[in-house]
Formats: sequence, C-alpha cells, structure tokens
Amino acid sequence: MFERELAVIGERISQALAGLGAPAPSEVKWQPTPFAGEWGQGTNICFQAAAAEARSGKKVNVPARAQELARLVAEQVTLPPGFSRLVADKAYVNAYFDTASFAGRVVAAAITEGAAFGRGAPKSERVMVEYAQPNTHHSFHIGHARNALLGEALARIMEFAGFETIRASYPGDLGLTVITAVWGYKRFHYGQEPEGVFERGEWLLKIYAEATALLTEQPNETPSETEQRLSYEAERREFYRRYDAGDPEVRALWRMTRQWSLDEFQAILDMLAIHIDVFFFESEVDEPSKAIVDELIARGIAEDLRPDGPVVVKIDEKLGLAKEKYRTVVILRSDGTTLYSTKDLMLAKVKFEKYSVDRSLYVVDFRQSLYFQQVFKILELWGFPQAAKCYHLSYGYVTLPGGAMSSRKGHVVLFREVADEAYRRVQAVIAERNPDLDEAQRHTVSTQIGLGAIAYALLEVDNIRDIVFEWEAALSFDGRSAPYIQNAYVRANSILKKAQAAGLAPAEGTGNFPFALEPAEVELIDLLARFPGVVQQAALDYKPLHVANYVYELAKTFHGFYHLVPVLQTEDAVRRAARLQLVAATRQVLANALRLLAIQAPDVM
RNA sequence: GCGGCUAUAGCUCAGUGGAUUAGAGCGUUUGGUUGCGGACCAAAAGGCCGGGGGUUCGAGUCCCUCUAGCCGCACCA
Repeated sequence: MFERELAVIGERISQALAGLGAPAPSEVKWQPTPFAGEWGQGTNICFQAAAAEARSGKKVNVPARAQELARLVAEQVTLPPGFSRLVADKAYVNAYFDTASFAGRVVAAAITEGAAFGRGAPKSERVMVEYAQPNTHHSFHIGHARNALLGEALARIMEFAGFETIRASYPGDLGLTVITAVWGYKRFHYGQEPEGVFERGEWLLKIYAEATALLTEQPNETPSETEQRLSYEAERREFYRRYDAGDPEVRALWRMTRQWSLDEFQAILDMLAIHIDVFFFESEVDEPSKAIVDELIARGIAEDLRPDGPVVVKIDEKLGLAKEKYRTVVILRSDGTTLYSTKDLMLAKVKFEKYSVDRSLYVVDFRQSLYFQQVFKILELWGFPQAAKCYHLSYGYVTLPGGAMSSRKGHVVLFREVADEAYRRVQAVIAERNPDLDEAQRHTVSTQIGLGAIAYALLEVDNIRDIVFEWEAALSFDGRSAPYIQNAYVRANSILKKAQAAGLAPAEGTGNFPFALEPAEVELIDLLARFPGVVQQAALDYKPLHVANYVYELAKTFHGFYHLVPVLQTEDAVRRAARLQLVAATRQVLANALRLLAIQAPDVM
C-alpha cells in the first residue's frame, strides 16, 4: 500500500550509497520488518553494497562495512510524510511507519474500498484459465473437485489481481471409455433412468464400472466365461464402429446419457458457485482439429509418416537439441484419427485467435507435465508469441488410503458424498451450539460451512502435492480450517451487529487511531495492509495457497485480538470507534480473501 | 536409460537468499468462573530441514551429487 513512498526512500538510499562510494543495485527491495510493536519495511541493500565493494577488489570486512553503511545511510536519508524514522539495525535499514497514519490509512482503505480492497490495477492482458475437464459418463469425484476448486480459485485470483479473465471448461465426451458406458447402458439397463440429477450421473459411473468388469479378463476364467467376455468385447467394438459411422441409434443413446452427465456436472458447478464462460467439448473440436495437422505439415513443423506411421513433431530435432528433452509427439494417428495433442493444439489456436488470449493457463494433473511442455513448444515453433505465456498448473492426485481412485473399478469417493456428509456434520454441530437458528438459516449456513471446509482442505496444501483423502481431515472444523476462518468472520460480524444495535456504528470517514496501539491491534493492521501484496504474489506464482495461508493468518490474528482487546466494552469513545473500524476492516478483508478461494462467509454459525 | 516432482516436529503440512531461538494444524500435557459467540484463546513438550559437497557476508531456500519414494517418456487421455 505504500509502494510509492518506499520507492522514493529506496531512491534516496541508492543516492546516499553512491555518495558514500558504495554503489548498489538501483532497485531497493523491501520486506516487512519482524513485528515488534511497530511496523515498517526493511532492506538489506547495504549488504549488497558492501559485497560489491569486496568483489571490486577493496579489502573490506563485509558484515562490518554493511553495518557502517547502514548507519550512515540512516543518518543521511530523509523520509517522506507517513514515516516516523529510518533506523539501522545491524546491517539492515528499516523504515518505520508513523503508527497513527499507517493504521488510519489501512483501515480506511479496507472500509471504503470494500469488496474491491486488494484488487490490483488493470493489467491489460487477457487470461484464459482452463479447468474442470471431467469426462462424461463418469461421475464427479473428489479429485475432480480439487481440479475445479484450484482452477476457480486461480481464475478469481488472476481476475482480482487485475487480469481480464475467461474461464474455460473442456469436458471429455468422446472415446472408448464413454462408449463403454453407453454400451453398458444399452446392453444391460436400457430404458431405466433413476430420478434426480445426481443419481443419474452416479448411476452412469456404476454402469461403466460394471461394463468394464465384464470386459476385463479375470484370473481363473472358465472357457465359457472367456467366450462370454470376448463376445462382449466384440459387441463393444461394433458399438464403437456404429458410433463412428454416425449410426442414429447409437448417437441418440450417446447424446442422452451425455446429457445426464452434463446435467450433473452443471449442478456441481452451481453448488461451487463456478460459472464457466466457455465450454469446449471434445466431440466438437475433434473433427475440426484435423485441419491444423495439414497446416503443421505444410509449414514443415510436423512430418507425415503415413501410411507406415503417424504424423509427428520431432521437437528436439526442430530445436537442434542434441540431448533428448521434448522428444517426439504424435499429433495424428496413422489412420487419420485425432489424439489429445491434435485437439489441444487446435484449442490453443482458437484461444489465441478467436478469444484473443494473451496468457493461457491449464489446470491439469501433474502426470501431463511433459505433454504440456511439448504442446507449448510446438505452439512456439508454430509462431505463437503467447506460447511463452502458457503455463501448466500441475497438481497432485487425490488418492484414497487404500490407493488411487479408479473410475474403472468404481473405487472413488464422489464429491457429492463428501458434500452431503459435510452438511450433516455441520447440522449436528449447529444443533448443539446454536439451536435457536431457524431452519432456513441453518440450511444456508450448513451449506456454506460444509463446502467451505472441503474447499479449504483441498486448497491449503500446495497444488503439487498428492493428497490422501481422509474423511476426518477433509471435514475438520477445528484448527486450520475454513470453519475456523468463517468463525472469525462471524465474530467480527457479531460485534458490528451489536454495535449497530447500540447506536455505536463506526464513524464515517477515515480511520483515526490517535492513541498507543496494543500489539494485537498492530499485528492485525499489519496483516490487513499485506493483503493487496498477497493477491499479486498469488497471481504471479499461480498459487492459491498463498491466499489460503494468508486468510488463516488473518483469522488467527483476529481471534487473538478478540480475546486480548475489548471493543464494545472499551470505555473510551475514541478507542471504541477506532476498534470498531478495525473490526469492520478485518471482516471485509476476511470476506475478500475467502471469496478468492470460492469459500463463502456466513453471517452467523 | 533420460527427465520431472517430492523429502522440514510423532502425523499432515507452511516457509520471497536475510532478522535473537526454523513456523502452523492435529495429537500429547496444562490453564482460561460472569463471554463484544468456546467451531475460541494462552502455555508446555516435540527439529543432524533425507546424506554429502559447492556458491555466498549469509543456505531449509541457489548449484552439483548421492539415496529413497512417486510420476512421465511415438499413434492412452
């Protein structure tokens, strides 16, 4: 929030160092000083200056010289308004803020900017985030939820950081797995249809697992079992052939069952408050994508080995790399049918050309890391400057204690099961702790807290790590969890509601802190001031985790403040008004940060 | 074989090359009478930051190497 002033001070420090004969990098990097009752920003620039002197041949003791420089700089440099003093601490130069004006400025900004507090300046760059790429004819499990939440949080963070952001989903509605489910439906369950959006989608998963089992060779098959299996296999192959040929009956069955899946998918996106701007369906890009293969061949990027082989891009060879790195990618099968790569290359082109995307982010699991490096490299060879701004946000799998989830085996934990269980548990806690809550509120709050707990459990771990799903950990309501953070929000809300009822609503206008602040207050204000920087850092690193860490810190600090510092019970009217403003500012920032994680802030709980 | 990711407290994990003593949560132990809401707070115990080199004034963090685990490498997605 004080970048401009700090830049000015940095310039003055650079000048002072130059004057002392110890030139340092012109850019002075600041970082928060360790908290000790007052706050400021510090720089280690004098270390760099002293080290540079040593390297230039002067005989200097670097730490001692750095301390000396820091002392001299602190004496020479004058400060702009809003700062109290410039201090040399060991070799660091620390600029301390004027307490009252810093506190007032931060709190006033949070209150007046409201939901926009923390938003970055517009970046004049358009970003597309592709996430939520479930296959149809399967159901949405907790691993898909990790993808969807990670992508949504990333999209919200990019948007809030100042990028124009488009959300894209790319459902896989083609291929052998899809056909297997359709065949299973036609062969064994034709005409049946469970009621309910979720029930239908989940039923398709069961059919798929059942069909897969029938098609899989068993350990001690009898001859007749083998015969039966091979006969099923032939049926499925025939089914696939008919689908490919555009057989009306198979196509109609495919469309109907596909819609069941898409309905379920949409219902889940609604639950998670995810609004996708653009859907790219695999079935819709399949045929058109073949055109780009010809273009890549014509431009000498791809080699056509048909009929004896597929169409490939020998990336290492094209780049002149002696050592294998990107290797070779097949972009079209020898029989002329498409692969994932065919479609991804075409989609990238569409993103760049039709949607004018400057930066393209892919939220896809880590197993496809090499693949995306290859795709991005081909885009570069193809001549798209945006290729440099393609980024694969790779994330680890959600596994079960007994091993990997498998749709084929039906060994999955469905997102809806988890959401339902979370809801039940929150209901139980509310019944115990807040029995007076009316039915409608209880329902709303249970949904907000239950989904929040799941979302936070999935977002509080670095995206690259695998998560072993365990019910108790995912649905924890204590400690580092969404309910803990939501509780901080509710407490702040409760104080403010009481204040309003008592006619003690916070005064209009700017924050006014003309008194010695308690350490707990200082810490809280310090964290509020950091929020805009956290948003930028999260966007820069593509890491929702930074926001998850931050909002927990903020909640924890507020809980501490709550216990230590009286607000409504403060006798002094000036302090009470200031603290009410601080509480209002904290409530706002908690809500803003939670919103970036797609977690709602309940009014009561 | 080549490459990527991971290794930090009993467990699960944070940790911008920089700040006395590497931080949380869970679990363990102990405390918080009347609540601005106890889904909370305070305190204690618990660490060769996988091993070994290197760069640097300074390394959990950067480089090299070794070990262990997971993953990927031409017509799967």
